[in-house]
Amino acid sequence: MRDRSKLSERQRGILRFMETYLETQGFPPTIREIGEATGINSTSVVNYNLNKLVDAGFLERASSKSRGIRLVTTTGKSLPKQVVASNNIVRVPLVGQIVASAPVAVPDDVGYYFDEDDLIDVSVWLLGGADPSEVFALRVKGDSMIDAMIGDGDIVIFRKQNYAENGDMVAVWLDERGETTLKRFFHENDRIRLQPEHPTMKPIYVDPAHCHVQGRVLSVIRHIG
Amino acid sequence: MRDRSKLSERQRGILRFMETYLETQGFPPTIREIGEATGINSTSVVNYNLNKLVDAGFLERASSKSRGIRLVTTTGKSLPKQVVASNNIVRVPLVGQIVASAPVAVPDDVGYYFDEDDLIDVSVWLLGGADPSEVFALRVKGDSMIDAMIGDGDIVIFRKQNYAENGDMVAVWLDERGETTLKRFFHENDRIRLQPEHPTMKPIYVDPAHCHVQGRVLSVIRHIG
DNA sequence: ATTGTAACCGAACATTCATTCTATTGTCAA
DNA sequence: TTGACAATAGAATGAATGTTCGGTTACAAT
Repeated sequence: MRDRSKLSERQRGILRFMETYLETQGFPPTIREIGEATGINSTSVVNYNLNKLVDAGFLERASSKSRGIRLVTTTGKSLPKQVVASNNIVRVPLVGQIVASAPVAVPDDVGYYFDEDDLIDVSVWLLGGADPSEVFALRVKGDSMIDAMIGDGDIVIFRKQNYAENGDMVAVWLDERGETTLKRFFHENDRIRLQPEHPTMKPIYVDPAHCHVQGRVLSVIRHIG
Repeated sequence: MRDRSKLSERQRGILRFMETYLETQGFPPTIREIGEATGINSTSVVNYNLNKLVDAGFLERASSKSRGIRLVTTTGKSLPKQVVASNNIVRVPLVGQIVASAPVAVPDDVGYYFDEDDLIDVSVWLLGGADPSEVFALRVKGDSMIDAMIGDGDIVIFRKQNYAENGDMVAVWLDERGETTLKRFFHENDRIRLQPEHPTMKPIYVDPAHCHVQGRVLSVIRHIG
């Protein structure tokens, strides 16, 4: 159940189209629109595959209602009440983990590859206006970021970029230390000051040539309970 | 623009119905369904008022498409691209601020009063299975929670409750100190140990009679960007 | 009184749309 | 080979649905 790899190529295409259509239109597509988008020439075949997707638990349908198709959440729960289908939600790829001893590995096609199930829904206001296609998320491993008020298991949302403005909170790779860290970024004369978020911690200073910005922090999400 | 009080009662009703319909169905209603729900006997009148709501900036319509109505988000931006109408989102009331020197004031009807604009959309996975009707959010004011890795401006999501289990992260009001704080909760013999999240900080011990749990922390959201 | 206008109703109309039925193709096992 | 079955195509059907138009009411301005 809920394993996309068990689906046919067409069914995966339908799911993909459903997601992007909902993203761009705010309401579900008709079976005809699905057919055109996925190269299916018959409405009955779309209908057939939609029902397959319902059986597989990926969709729900309201029978005899136009556009009566909805995506079932990845949480597995059939359908929670009190749930809102609002359209200020962005689906962000959770591409991996921050490990202090390795640079952040960010695929080039962030935001355009939607086959993974590792997508998290976040409110647009957490993106601060950034283009959702260049946003990605990482899960923090370990307590090395604790001076930035970021702990083990936290999810950090980044905008992918290799530069930074003064005061930006960024993930930087430090050649000298051989690790990635999260700090506030300040360009000072010929060096760069990296200021921890915690007021009692001291800043560190590095050579611009040996520090590589990997992304700017937009938001932090911590789930506890 | 975007002032509900300027709308007619019918138009407000249409907006309300749009929201609840989307919440429960996952796709927009037809004009006929809107009419039945709001006591309008003519589809043309619904159409008329829908266009008014478009003019007022509350809705957008895709002409000639069934159910081609979408709510415009309160962010003011005309229409976010790349936006998803997924249904694992919960709307949580943002009821106020945590002030270290005052108890948290939680209205009794949390979750049932939806006329306010102070609602934030969060993913259900941040609730950890809690009933959305008993969930609320607070914005943290000041740095008094920094040892719990929670900073100024962070949004904390709570489940309203006046008890706690060992190890729970809770907001507690301390009579002796006259402040609310966020700590991990441990019942030890005749006293209660409140353990800061930060490993280098020491716990504090209080008398059970003088500490009042106000809610359990489910998640923390920090927007930086 | 007359005019103009916003809000409303009812009905007719034209599509859009989901459903259903029949038929064809390909695959795999008996 | 034959039979069963999944997947597909095409077309027909009817219900669902958005749009339009003529007419009505209420109210304020002229």
